[in-house]
Amino acid sequence: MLKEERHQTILSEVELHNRILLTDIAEALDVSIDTVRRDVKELDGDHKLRKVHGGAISLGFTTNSTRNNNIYRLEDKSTIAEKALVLLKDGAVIFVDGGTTCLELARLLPAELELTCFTHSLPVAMELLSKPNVTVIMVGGQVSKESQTAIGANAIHNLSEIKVDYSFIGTGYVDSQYGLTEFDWDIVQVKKAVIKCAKKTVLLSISEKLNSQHRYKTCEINAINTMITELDPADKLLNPFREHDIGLL
Amino acid sequence: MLKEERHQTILSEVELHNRILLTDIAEALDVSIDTVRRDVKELDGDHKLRKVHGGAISLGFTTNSTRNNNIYRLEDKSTIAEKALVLLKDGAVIFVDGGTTCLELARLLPAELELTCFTHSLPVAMELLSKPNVTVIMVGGQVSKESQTAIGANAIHNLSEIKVDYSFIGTGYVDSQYGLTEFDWDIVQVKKAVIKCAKKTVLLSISEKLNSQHRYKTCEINAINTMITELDPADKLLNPFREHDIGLL
DNA sequence: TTTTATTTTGCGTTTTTTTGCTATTTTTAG
DNA sequence: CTAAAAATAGCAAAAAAACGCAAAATAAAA
Repeated sequence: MLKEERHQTILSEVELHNRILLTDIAEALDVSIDTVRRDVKELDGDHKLRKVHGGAISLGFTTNSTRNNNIYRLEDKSTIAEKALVLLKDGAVIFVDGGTTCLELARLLPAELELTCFTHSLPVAMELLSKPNVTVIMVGGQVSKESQTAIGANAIHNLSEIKVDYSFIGTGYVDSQYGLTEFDWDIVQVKKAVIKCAKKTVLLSISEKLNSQHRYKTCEINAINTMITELDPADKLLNPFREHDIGLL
Repeated sequence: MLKEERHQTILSEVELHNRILLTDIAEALDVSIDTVRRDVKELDGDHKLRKVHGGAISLGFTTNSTRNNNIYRLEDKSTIAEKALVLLKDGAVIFVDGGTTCLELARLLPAELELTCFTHSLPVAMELLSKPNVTVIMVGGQVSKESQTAIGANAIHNLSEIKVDYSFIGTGYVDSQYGLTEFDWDIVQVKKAVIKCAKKTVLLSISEKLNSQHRYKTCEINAINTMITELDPADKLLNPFREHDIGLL
């Protein structure tokens, strides 16, 4: 077994499971734990993964609260992103918000789809770069450490100068009465600008967030043209939203 | 057995199995291990496969990861980044260019250092987010897939509205006569803007790039205030640069 | 064809890399 | 605080690579 092969195996394991245990890898590859330790150390030195006590974790798998807390609903988020894809046609110009659900949308974009994508999210932009037929435009501004998105006056100003067919956005909280709300004031300001620059706004939200609210309001519920959850559109949980002028997917 | 025949056999074996062991090939072709070693070395030189300790692997085999970026001469690049750190003091406002050398600078920033960092590079921005005392400001624009940096008119315009203490930049090619040059026209335009927005410009470049040039010019060599390579500043290779008004580190 | 020059190949030696083992120190968790 | 797990460092055996050199094969020239 060549060293390069082990490296490749280790990397793909890390990418797949987001984390590995050195002991597991050593057993799977049938080499000593020392060898695996040295391999991982080398890969860490090359910034291919991050070595931690007892194992290694994927670089993309940061200890960021947003990502960590929501990883367990990734299935639902993929479902949502899949549904959103039907709205997209070749040549469309869209904005993709930050957050794991929107990131999932970016991931699931088919390679052949031709799009122009604006985003203020670093992870989304990185993901979109791997799509050969997508033109990626990063909206600049001060980057928030928690959300890994550009926010602030500069970002808002940049958004004011563009117009897109669709904005795909996430939200912290959504309620049929109170609309979309957030914990963070600055995030709200940016989301307002995002909605303003779109002909149509599509909300991607896991059902867990339905009927919850927080301090600062992004917009009323009828500012949203389409809401996509992992639920069946006929689900009774969505009933309160049916009264408003909003499409459900 | 002709040499060309062996080369073909080796290549098809590599393509088929994604990897080969030199010992296996030597036995299969009934030639000495040295011959195989030389064959593989030659094929590696022609970029037909990648030679590794004990064997060779297919070029396509390693391209499965987007993080498989240019980690070439990472040691030297770390050395350069370490040197650059001495220029940085708390409260400084800097711009960090794209490229692996500048990315290494971002990585090596001490956690306690308090900075305001502008960048147009997605990887650099991501890296800077992990620094608790660094304010990160992303310069927006269309994102180039190869360089993973924002370029184009929008990026240049955004750069025209800022002023930083230091710009840390990389370059494709640098020559004491011809100055800094690039292969890509759009990259040159952005780099010009980066230099313009800085009080002082610091060039980070591995010595390999010294005395090389390409099509499009970024700036004259004396537009650079400080040049940092992995070499000792007294190295004779740097002599041609000493004539200009440029600091060496 | 014979001779000469060049390239290729194999072999022995030396050097480097890789790997697993042991002993010791460090980290983690109860 | 203590015990288990993990990391580190040093070491030696084995594998592989690098190097020089001479024999063999091939090509070129007389």
